[in-house]
Amino acid sequence: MKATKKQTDGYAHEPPTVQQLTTMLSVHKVRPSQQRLMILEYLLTHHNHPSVDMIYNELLIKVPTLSRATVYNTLNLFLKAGLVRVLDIVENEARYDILTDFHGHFKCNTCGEIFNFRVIDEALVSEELKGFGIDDKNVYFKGTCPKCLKK
Amino acid sequence: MKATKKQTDGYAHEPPTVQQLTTMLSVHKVRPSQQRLMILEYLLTHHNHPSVDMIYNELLIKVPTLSRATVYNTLNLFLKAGLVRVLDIVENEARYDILTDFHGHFKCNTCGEIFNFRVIDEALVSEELKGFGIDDKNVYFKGTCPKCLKK
DNA sequence: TCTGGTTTTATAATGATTATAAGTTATTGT
DNA sequence: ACAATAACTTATAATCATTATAAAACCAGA
Repeated sequence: MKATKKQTDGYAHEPPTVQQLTTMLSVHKVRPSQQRLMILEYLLTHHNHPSVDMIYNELLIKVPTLSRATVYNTLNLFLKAGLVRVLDIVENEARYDILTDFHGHFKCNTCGEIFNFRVIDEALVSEELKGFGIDDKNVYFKGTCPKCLKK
Repeated sequence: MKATKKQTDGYAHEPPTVQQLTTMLSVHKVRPSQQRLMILEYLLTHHNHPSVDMIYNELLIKVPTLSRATVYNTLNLFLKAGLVRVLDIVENEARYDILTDFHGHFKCNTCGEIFNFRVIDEALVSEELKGFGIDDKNVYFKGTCPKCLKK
């Protein structure tokens, strides 16, 4: 494990510069705009696996003219561009995650928090899937997190 | 005359007797009714990971008074009773599966079909989940099935 | 500054699911 | 057996996340 760089989930990270955000979008062939930069920054500094409304409500404070449709549009754009991944772990609500290494997600049914955990994905793929073109892998667990178990 | 119906998994299933269906419900503390028996029979004889509407439309042919709400109610009841599992693998549409051994699901993005595959679930659980109460595990893959790859 | 294209916004539409209330059917107690 | 009561089903309305649409705002180049 890396001792030098702290990369724990749920913590805020140093805000990236506009320069860095713009470059990140360009790499993925997405033109920059105020809203897109804001939403990308949100995703990079929050690791809450946010819903559209979590993003919308927070950014609304700073930009009261923001439209919920813009958040939907932008996330769909990021999705197509390969910037984010969408989680179907919460009933009737899409959750988003900046695309990083493959990992599983655990959702606590009590507090609703979503945790990451490592998965050895080689162990997943069985012989039966020979001949299948795999584009996307998802591992979702549900239950109760340690904090909620203590109550 | 019993015509063998074609299933997507290639297997035909003998229709269970009313006796067997009733017993199966009783074991799970679900009172039997015409509609519940019908829906349970559908789930046992089809292995298509059906949606509410797939079940509703097929049963409607035999029982034209059937309500879509009944199918929703019954599946939610089966879910609470532990008779079925719900899959969140298709966007904006719940799919149901008679509860059997743990296995993964592969959804073909081209034809929409859902395939089962074996997963060694011991390999899934990492050290990080010590202390978590796991109630439910899901493994969803998406991509293209061999048949659709050939086109 | 005009012009054409892109992005954002506000609002309406969609569609799966749930809630509600009324109508049926089954069960219980006498 | 028969009313009383509970359980189940049905039809319809409501909900709510998401998408579609069209108008307004923004931006880059001539």
